Amino acid sequence: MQRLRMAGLRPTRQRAALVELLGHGHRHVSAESLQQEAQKAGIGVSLATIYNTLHQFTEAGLLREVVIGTGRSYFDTNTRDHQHFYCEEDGSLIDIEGDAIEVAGVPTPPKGMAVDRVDVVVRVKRA
Amino acid sequence: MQRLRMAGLRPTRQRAALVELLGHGHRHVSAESLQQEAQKAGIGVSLATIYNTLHQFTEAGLLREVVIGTGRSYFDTNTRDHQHFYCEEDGSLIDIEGDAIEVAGVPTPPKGMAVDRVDVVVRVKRA
DNA sequence: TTCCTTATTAGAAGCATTCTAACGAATGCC
DNA sequence: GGCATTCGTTAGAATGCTTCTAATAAGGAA
Repeated sequence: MQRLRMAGLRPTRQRAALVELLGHGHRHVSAESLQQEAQKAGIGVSLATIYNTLHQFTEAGLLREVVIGTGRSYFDTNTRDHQHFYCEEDGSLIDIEGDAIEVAGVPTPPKGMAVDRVDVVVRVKRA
Repeated sequence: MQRLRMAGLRPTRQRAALVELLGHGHRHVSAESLQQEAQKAGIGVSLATIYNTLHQFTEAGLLREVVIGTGRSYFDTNTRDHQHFYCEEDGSLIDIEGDAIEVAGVPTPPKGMAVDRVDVVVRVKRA
């Protein structure tokens, strides 16, 4: 796996399996859900490794952490600039493409600070 | 405390103390920080009560929960429409007034869903 | 007061995440 | 390839925030 090498990560069996699972289409995974997928795919990966890997991939720019609720955290395989719909009732996340939403009027940050990223979460409810 | 009665909450000593602590200016508190404040103000309030009260106040519209990081949660005494600067490095939160930021281009929500709230978090870093 | 209902509490339990220290696997050098 | 070194993986323990439990206390009505 070139992606792993390029990220400075040794291509181990576990990491290769996770790259494979994450590689197809845009996904939102939690540590738990990813572990179950790996299990089903026939490669047991411990939770500790799932967490390690999720964070390493995030640092390497292969994933993006999505902070949504207080409970578990989600990782998004779509690393391009984009936003989310979030339904609190069932915990589901839906991508909003990056060029759809426009945020205007962000004030200048406090002295010595620079804007890193602007996250928009559109919370929706069953109508 | 009229605010408590109007919210359908019995005005107990603990709740009155917390209303008092939260009542002056716009604040961002965590369960832990609020408990320490109550302690200093001379009224011991257990953590369980702090959590109960924080949630009751939120339901009653006296507070707003701010979802920012994976760890602890924060409650904002400013319940008007507004957004936040967030500095991951020191965990600080700064209000952005509601009329400052304009979000345009939110797509129509999935079928059967309605937009509840649009949260904007401007993540800042030391420049 | 007396009774009834709702709040508060300490401590235990829960849950996602991180840590630890032992074991295993990839890499580099010969 | 063999071997040493380094880095990765693991189970299980530990952590930290939050919620639950079930017992005690306090507000409210009559």
